[in-house]
Parts: sequence; C-alpha cells; structure tokens
Amino acid sequence: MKAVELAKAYDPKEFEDRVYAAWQAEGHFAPVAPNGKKPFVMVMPPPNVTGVLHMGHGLNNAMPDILMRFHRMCGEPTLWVPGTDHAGIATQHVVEKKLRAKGIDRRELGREKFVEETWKVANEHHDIIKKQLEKIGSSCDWSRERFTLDDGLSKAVRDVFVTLYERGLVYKGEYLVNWCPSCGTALSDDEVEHADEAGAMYHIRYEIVDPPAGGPKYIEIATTRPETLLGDTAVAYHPDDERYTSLAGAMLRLPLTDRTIPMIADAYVDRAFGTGLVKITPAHDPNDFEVGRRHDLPRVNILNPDGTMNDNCPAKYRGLKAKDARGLVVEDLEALGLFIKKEAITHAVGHCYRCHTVVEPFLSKQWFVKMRPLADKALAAWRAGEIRFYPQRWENTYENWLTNIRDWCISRQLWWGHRIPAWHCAHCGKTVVAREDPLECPFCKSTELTQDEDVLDTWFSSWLWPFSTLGWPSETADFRKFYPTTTLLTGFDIIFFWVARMIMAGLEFTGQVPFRDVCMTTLVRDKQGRKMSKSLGNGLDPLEIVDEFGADALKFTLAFLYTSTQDILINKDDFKLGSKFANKVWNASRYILMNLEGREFVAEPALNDVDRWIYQRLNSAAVQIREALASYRFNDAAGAAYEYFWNDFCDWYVEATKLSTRSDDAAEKDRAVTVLLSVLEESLALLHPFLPFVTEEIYGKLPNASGRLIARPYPEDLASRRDLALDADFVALKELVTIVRSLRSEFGIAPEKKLRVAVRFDDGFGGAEFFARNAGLVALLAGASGVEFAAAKPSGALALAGRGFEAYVFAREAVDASQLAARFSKEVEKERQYVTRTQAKLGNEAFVASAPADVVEKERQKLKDAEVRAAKLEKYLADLA
RNA sequence: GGGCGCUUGGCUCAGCUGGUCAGAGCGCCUGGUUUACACCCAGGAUGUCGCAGGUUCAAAUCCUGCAGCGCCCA
Repeated sequence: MKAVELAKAYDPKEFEDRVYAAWQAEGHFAPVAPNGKKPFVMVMPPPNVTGVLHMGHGLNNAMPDILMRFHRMCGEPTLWVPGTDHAGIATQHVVEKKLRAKGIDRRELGREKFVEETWKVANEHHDIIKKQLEKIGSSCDWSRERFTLDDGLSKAVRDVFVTLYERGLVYKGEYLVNWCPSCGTALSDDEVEHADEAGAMYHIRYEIVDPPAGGPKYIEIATTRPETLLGDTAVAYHPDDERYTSLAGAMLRLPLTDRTIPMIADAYVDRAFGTGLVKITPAHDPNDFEVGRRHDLPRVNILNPDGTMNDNCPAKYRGLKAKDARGLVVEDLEALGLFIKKEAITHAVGHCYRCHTVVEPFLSKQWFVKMRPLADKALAAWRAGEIRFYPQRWENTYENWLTNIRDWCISRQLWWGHRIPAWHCAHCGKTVVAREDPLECPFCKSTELTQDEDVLDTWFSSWLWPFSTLGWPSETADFRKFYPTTTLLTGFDIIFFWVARMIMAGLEFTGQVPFRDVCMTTLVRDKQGRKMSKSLGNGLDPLEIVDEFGADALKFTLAFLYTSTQDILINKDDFKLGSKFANKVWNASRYILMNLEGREFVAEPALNDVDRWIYQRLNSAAVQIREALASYRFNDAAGAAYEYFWNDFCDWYVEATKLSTRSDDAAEKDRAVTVLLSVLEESLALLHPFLPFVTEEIYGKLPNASGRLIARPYPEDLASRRDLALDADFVALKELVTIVRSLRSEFGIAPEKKLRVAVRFDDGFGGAEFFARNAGLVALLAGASGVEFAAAKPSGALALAGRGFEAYVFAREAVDASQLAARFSKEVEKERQYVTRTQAKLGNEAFVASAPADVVEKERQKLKDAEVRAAKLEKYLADLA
C-alpha cells in the first residue's frame, strides 16, 4: 500500500467549500426514507432576510448542526428546515434608507412600487444570508428552505388570521397601543424595551372651580410628563383618602386650556405616592386608560402619529415634538404661577426595539389577538409535561409570562408584510374577513370594498414556523412525517416573541405541541461582558472567524465554551482553541496515513492490550457524548471528544503503536497499521458532528473507508468494548511512565539518556501480567533501556512510589538527594494528613453507621492506599539520608 | 416592587440527583529540532470554591441571611 500524503499544515480554506458542495450535491442534508426510527427534526430560527449574521446566529446554527449530524449518523431520518424572516419593520427601514439616499420618499413611490423594490432587496440579501449559513457549515435541507412571505406561508398566515377571527380570538378595537413615532407603527408590548433614564417629576397646581369657603384654592399633582396635561380629563384620588373626599365632584380648571375636568375617586391611586393625586390622561397612559374606562371619561388624544402635538392642543403647541412642547408648557405654567417645582428622578422609559425611539402610548384602532385562551392551552401542555425546557429554569419565565399575558397587538402600519385579510364595506359599513379576496360584500353585495391598509406583525408569521414550513395548512407528506418537530434551539431573548407563541399556535392550529424540547441558549458577549454591537466595534463576525480559523474551529470552539448558565464571553483569540484541535486531528491523521507505505492490510487483525484499551476509551467517549447531547450539554460533549482524541488517542495510543510501527517485524507492522487505521476511522466518526469538515476531508483519504463520513454510523456503546479492568491496568502503566518522566524532568536527565527501570508489585496488585506483557511499551514511553521485575529494591536504584507498585530507577548519580528528599517529605506530610483525616472519619461511629457501606469501604481502601504510600515514602527518605 | 441567574486558580468557565471533584481551555514556569503536529511534546506551579450561619456522619454541591454583579417582568 502507498502512503497517503496530507499537506503539512491544516488549511481549512483548501477543502471546506468543496466538502460542503459535495455533501449538498449528494443530497446528504435531506432526510433518509422512513426506516422505523423516530425522525429528528428541527426548524432553524429564521434570520432576518436583510440582516447580517452575528455570533449569536453562529452559536444557534453551530449547535443544531452538531445535533443534526449526530442524529443523522445515528440513522434517524433527520430534517433541519432552513429559512428566513421578512422582518417587517427592520426591512422596511433598510429599503426606506436606500431610497432616501436616492432622494426618494416611499410615499412618492407608492405602495406597490415600494413593495416591489423591497422584494428586490430581500432577494439579493437572501443570497448573502444563505451563503453565510453554508459557509459556517449548516447541514440543513436547502430543498425545503422557506421564507415567511412565500406563497405557502402567506396562505398559512391568512388561514390562521381568519380562523382566529371566526373563533372570536381576533378583534379590532380602539385601544392604547405602543406607538413608535419614528417607525410610524404600533408595536406589541414585547417590542418595547424599557430602560432607566434620568427624568423629572414636575409638581403642578390645578385651580379648583368654586372652591369651598375656607378650603384650598388649588390642588397639587405631580407628573413626569407635564405636556400631557393638555389631554387630561380628570384628576383622581383614592376613595378613602380623607384629604380629598371633601372635594368629591369638584371641578378643576385645566391649565393652559379652557377646559374643566372633574375630581374622581379611584382605588388605583396610591395614597402614599406624592400628593396622593393623579392626573388622568386616558389617551396617553395605560393605567389612565383603564381609569378612564371605569369612569367613562373622554379620551383626548393630543398627538399626531409622528409624535407631534395635534389640533386638540392650544394652537401654540401644535406641531411641536412632545419633548419641545414639554419645555414650553412648563414655561407657561411658571408664568401663570401654577408651576411649583421640578425634582430629578430616574424612571423607566419605553423604547422601540428596532429603532430605539421613545415609544408613546397612543390611542388608535388596531387588530388584536385574544391571548388568554391560547395561553391556557400552552400552560396546560407544559404542565402535562409535553414541553421541556433546557435548562429547566426557563419554565418559570414561560409560566410567568403566559400567566400574565395580555392581548397581542398584531397590526402594523407598514407596507412590507402580510396584508391583513380584512375589508371594509363602504356601503353597509361591515367588516369582511376572508381566506379569499372577496369580490363583493357578503352582507350587502356591494362591491365597494377596501382592504385594510395594515400588515401583520412579523411574529404573526413566525409563530407558525414549525408547521407552516412543513406545508400546513395542507396535510402534506412532510407535515405528516416530520411534525411535531423534536427540538427547538434558540436564544432565551425570544422566549416570549417566538417560543411561547409557537407553542400556543401549535396547540391551537395543529392540536399538538410544535416541539418537545426547547434548548435555550444564552447570549454571546465580548470578554468585558458587553453585548456585541456595531457601534462598539466589538462584534465578531462568524464569517471572519471562518475565514481566519475555519468553520470547524468556529463550531468546535462555540461548543467547547458553551454554557447554559450564563452569557458566553468570547473573543477572537478563543477560536484558536478549535483550530488547534482541528490541526491536531489533521496531523495525527497525517502521521497514520504516512505509515501506510509498504504495508498490507490484515484481514482480521488480533488486538493487543493497547488496542483493546483505546477501543475502551473510544467506547466511553461515545457514551459520554451521547449522554451529553441528549440533554444539550454541548460543552460536555465537545470536551469528551477533545479529551478522547488528544489525551487518549494521540498522547498514548498513537505513541504506543510506535512500538510496533518502528519494529522490524513486518507482520506486526501490518497488524498495527491496520488497527490504527480502523481506530482512526472510527475516531473521525466520533468527532464528525463537532468538526465536520476536517473529519470528512480526512475520511476521504482513508484507504479503508467508503462513501461519506456524514452518512457513516455513529460509534455505538458496545458491551464487548467495555473493560474496566483493562482501563485500571492502563492507569497504572501511565502512572509508571509518568513517574519516570517526572524524575527525568525534575533532575534534568537528558531525554536521550535511556534509564534502567525495575518494578516491584505490592501484594494483591492485579496488573502484574499486564505489565509483564507490556514491559517493552513501558520502556518506549518512559525512555527506559528496559524494564525488569524485582522482588525488592535493587541496590543503587532510586525508589519511587506508585499505586500498587514501586518503581526503581537507576539514576542515583543524576539526582540531588536532598532535593528529592525534600519532595518526598512534602508528599509524606500530605499523605499523613490525609491518613489522620480519614482515620478520624472512620473512627466516627456515626459515619460508619450512617454512610452507605460502599462509601465506608471506599474510605477504608483509600486509607490503606495512603498508609502504604506514606510508608513507602518514609522508607525512601530513610534510604536517601 | 416581583422573578431568574451569577460570584470556583491570573483570565474565561465546567462541576447533574451532597461522599478524592477541586477540574478544563487560555496564560504562566522548566526542559525539549524523538522522521504527525512548536497550532507541538514532556514536566510543573497556582484556588480558605463571595461572606456569615444552619442541616448532615459528610457541603463548592442542600437551606437561610448578607454583600456585589447581571438579566427579565411590572
């Protein structure tokens, strides 16, 4: 056989694109035909079609890819559905900005042209996003890719809207909504981010109309937004507040206006807060809105949709931004002597999650989804154990949100999105909601129908994603085969936006939970714990990482550093970890392939101790990986793969085989190389989910492999490979080798100096035969001229303590006796301390009586071991003296 | 105000259902051109597991309180 040559250095750029193209061309990302195994299915959280992938996407695509590859190799039909999201507000922003740069306003362009333009931009961007996902190695089924605005999904959205309307769960009404004056649209409660800001509490006087004789002429209220007084329609006090009960029914002169407003009593008021009086502005505060409803107060809207003061305000304020109006209002109040004071405070202010503009509570007609019935189903399913969160603590958040859920405002005053399938009949005034565009009004047959101008919230399409992508509402083959999906993996920050809503939608429309497991990932941040952002310049572009370190390095590093308990802090250099590991795999393989030169395969090679040991380790690693992935502990899985390959396979196994490959025995060389190649092949399979590219590339060069690694079975837990006794023997062998190496290192004995080594076994040591068989191996690894077996310490040798044995090294002349003695003393002291502690423990009757028998037995054994070791060390000390 | 999380070697973090579990990667120190790898090899140092109590035969691991940091909801 000829040697296979690999390039000297690992160079991912050389093969990653090629390997990905081959996988795709051969159809490996599509599910295999039903084979009796339960399918493993995930949907990709759809990235924003006009966005850019950031490290969060990197993480949330790399981890699913590990899962998909693992389950695929386990022989399950696997499906990972990719796709993108039209991201209404964000995309409309992008396109508007582009147009503005060309001096075009979207209103000039008109709705139709604007949407056309937006499709163009979305299509271009889509190709970029797709390329990025391919670059990072996502093994998703591109033939099933979906977009939230494509025909199928649009049909699903419309069907759902109409169904909910029919069930009385969608309604339109005039309510106070969160309004982004900059985006010019309503937002849902979740789309508002609260941030503490410095503000002020303004104390203002309202004059009482016809004050009772001897009573006060004014009342004092406090507000953070004095300009909203122009929309006040009452002032409220607590019904039990005796300071104000005498003012029941009194009227107040609303400053700066010609209006008078009533004093009302409402239990909502906190008597202890401020003066115990609250100005009520039903059109501009959610709490006031409720108070207004209870007392049937008028709602005076003082804002235009763009956030400026409207015609309900006195002329001088009209057209001013709310913030500017505030200053003017305060000035005017001062002039009238109605302003008392201003105190600095900090308060939470709502901002638009897309553009960060301050959000205004704004009175308008919007569409809502009645959430309570949906949420109750989602809670019931969770309580019944149909949904499991990893880590479980997220279930608290889920429960809490669903328990306190409020209706969902789903209409958006945008052009880019699913147009609301509702029509207004100019003739009879009724609303028509229909699956098919109506040609005439079903109530009065009029054709004067106009469709609602608004579009739906993007999340109103995302919440259908796990089933709309599979063809629902049609009963497609995919839907039948792959729904419900298995696992959803996404960032915890969209648990409300997306995860909980998908569960509600799944239950409402398909009668099933959309997935069983929810794996919540944390955020990726920089080393200072700051969110990665463009403005800070601390963002890590996954594509740059791929370019510099390779896609495998990206994936492996993220898996290795994965943690579910806190944010993942990472910087660019951390990705060296992954590329170093990939390089290690490359070079170990390179070495093995080099050794093929002139060798012949052996049909059924006999396994020696070392071979059986490495299979034992491989087996144990496979078990660990399987267990870790079953509960989404990616770090443990990656760690097990790393430790196996680097510490067991490279450091010990490959080194050990040099005993054979460097021998003059051709038959033994053939045998050793044959086994080595088999172990390598299986090791590559073990590592493949974590390092897909480099393992596939090497696999393609193996003379004993066929097909693609991506489709090879994953190493299984084989009873025949479990061998704890052998593992224990090998632990002892490694200890012996390490003891000799340490001595060499500590006393600067040159590596090329072969040491004469002898071993004596303690009574009852079980590994004697193993050692006898592997004396040559010990000699190789320890750099010994040979290993003898002795009944007692030979004169002229140094003794070193091992567990169950004693090593004798003929190196007295190279060693500084006092230095070695000092080391022994330290060790003796440690052992003696341990002995004392353990004796006390075992002397404690409560311990012996209460602790499980095996724990007590273990302690006894450990005590014995420590005593033996201490005795050995003391003897060595005496000898050195 | 309610809820959740974090505080373990210089750095970033693992340690599930309490009994050598005090670990990993990076960094650091010493020595190495062994025909796979200096993206390497061999050896080594470093932690009263935030603080104070408690439960237990036994606590980094469970409970309570405190301190600091972070997030979510109101």
